[in-house]
Amino acid sequence: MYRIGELATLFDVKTDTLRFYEKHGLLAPSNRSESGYRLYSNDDAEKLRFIIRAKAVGFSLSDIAELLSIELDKSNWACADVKGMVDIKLEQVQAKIAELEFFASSLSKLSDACCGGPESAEHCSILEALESSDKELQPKVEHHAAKPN
Amino acid sequence: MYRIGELATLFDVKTDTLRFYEKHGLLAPSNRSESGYRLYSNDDAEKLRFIIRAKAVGFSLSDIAELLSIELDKSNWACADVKGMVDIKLEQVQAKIAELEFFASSLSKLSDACCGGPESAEHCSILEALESSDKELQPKVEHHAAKPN
DNA sequence: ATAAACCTTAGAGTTAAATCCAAGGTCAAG
DNA sequence: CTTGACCTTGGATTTAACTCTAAGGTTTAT
Ligand SMILES: [Zn+2]
Ligand SMILES: [Zn+2]
Ligand SMILES: [Zn+2]
Ligand SMILES: [Zn+2]
Repeated sequence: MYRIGELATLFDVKTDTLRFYEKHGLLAPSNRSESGYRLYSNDDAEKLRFIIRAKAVGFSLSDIAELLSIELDKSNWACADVKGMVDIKLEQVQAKIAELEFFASSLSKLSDACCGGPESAEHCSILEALESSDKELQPKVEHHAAKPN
Repeated sequence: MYRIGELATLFDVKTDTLRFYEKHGLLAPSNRSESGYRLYSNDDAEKLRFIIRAKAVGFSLSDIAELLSIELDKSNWACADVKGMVDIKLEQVQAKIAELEFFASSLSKLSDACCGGPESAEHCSILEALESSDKELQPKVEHHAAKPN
């Protein structure tokens, strides 16, 4: 059983954050001490690990609450329901990955087209590409040659 | 030259958003009409396209401002500076992709382990995995068999 | 020449996710 | 038996990125 401060340092969050998660139905301590101190179990800690990981990856707290809340009334859900929910989240994550990959490739094209040298950026192909109306963000060939390959 | 409302409908944003971007140094109209109406050029529109795309992918507005601001005093930057900036953003995007891929694979493992059937989720392997302290989110083998392959 | 649909500014309100503050209770150490 | 580190609650503040409101000026169409 961890007190709030212990759990907080363990996961490098503020105690305020843990109280905030509790208030919003994400993570309630499974016990309280005589005097009212929050006491978190190992399972609570693992739940927190999940929350933090999910958050790190772009899930909103209400997404996470949804995911975790199924747990609470298991018997009112079928495997199909649970799996469906996970699959929806999975699709969202994959969509976000696709977006990011598109953008990474745009950035990468930009980067590749720039010589990266000490010359003035006056005619830098990156800046020209950003200014241009090229829908593909495809940078033009530049006045001072880009690093070949 | 587009008036604010035209540009807004063109890109499916609110006029408020465009004024907000202006106030925060992201996108100022290149002209004003006699009567003070904002007038956006095609270049302005392309800048907006970039902003929207960057935003869609998780860049903060200040990230974007940073990226765009180099454009303004080009001559004080070298290609190396510009390229460095793009590369930093690229690394951030790639880091985010990696995080998302880790999470997608966790979700995908969860999904695969669940039979997805109409049985009560009482012993659903997904829920068991979420409850468990398994660091890998690797779901246990479950009481009613998971859909094989 | 007046209504409808635009535009202007300044400033207030919203949402998510904390983060901080105040006033006070608890607990181990000296 | 007091000091200091911890905990409690409730409520206020913060930040990002809008979104809305109010009070009014402009344009276009009838
Ligand atoms: Zn160059
Ligand atoms: Zn360059
Ligand atoms: Zn099942
Ligand atoms: Zn299941």
